[in-house]
Amino acid sequence: MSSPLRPAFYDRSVVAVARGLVGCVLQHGDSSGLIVETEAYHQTEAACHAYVGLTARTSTLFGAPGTAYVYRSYGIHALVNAVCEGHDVGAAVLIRALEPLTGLDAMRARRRRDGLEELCSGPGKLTQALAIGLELNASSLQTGPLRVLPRPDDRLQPALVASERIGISKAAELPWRFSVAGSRYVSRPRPPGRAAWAAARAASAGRADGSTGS
DNA sequence: CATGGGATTGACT
DNA sequence: GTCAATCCCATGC
Repeated sequence: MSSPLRPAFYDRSVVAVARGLVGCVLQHGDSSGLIVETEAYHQTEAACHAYVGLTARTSTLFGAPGTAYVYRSYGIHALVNAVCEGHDVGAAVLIRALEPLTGLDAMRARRRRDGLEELCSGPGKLTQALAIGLELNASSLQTGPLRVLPRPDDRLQPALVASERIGISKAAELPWRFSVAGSRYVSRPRPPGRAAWAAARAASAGRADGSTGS
């Protein structure tokens, strides 16, 4: 058993945290999954809720690093983020997809679906699968009940693909979506696969676009 | 106080 | 591919 990531992990550039969280584990009760897709949001770009400044809705985003920011999307879904960077900086990593690890039957019951790839392959799906509701907004990701654990020892560091964020209209060009290359558990639309990623990387060798793994 | 726009999903054509 | 469901809240009159 490893202990949850501490606030210092989140007290870094939100893009660095978004990359670092891929491969870690999100756990709530008996259910957990490996994070395979994230997106970074920062107050300096218009797609971030914190762009409008400090309001009742965004107050969590300006709170302590390592806090959960949970909000309702499209009136229906709860989406979960990890608050990053220092106090007074509005930034967070949206957790978009998980590879289911434990508590599979409970996830299947909550999702009313059986297929492993249908349980957590989207930001609204994974909150339903793990029973993450708005009541967890502003809770600590270190002390729980919702926790983020380090990458399991038996897991290799995943190769990452960087692509554009999903479902936004502003600042859509930033390549701040990070996913495990070739994973079957990422959300739609799928980012470029590992082969396409390697080809694109070779074609633009030398260009700094934050798309490499490591 | 009224309005409109979402960091989505699933059902249907 | 298209579209409705459904709620919070920021914005504007």
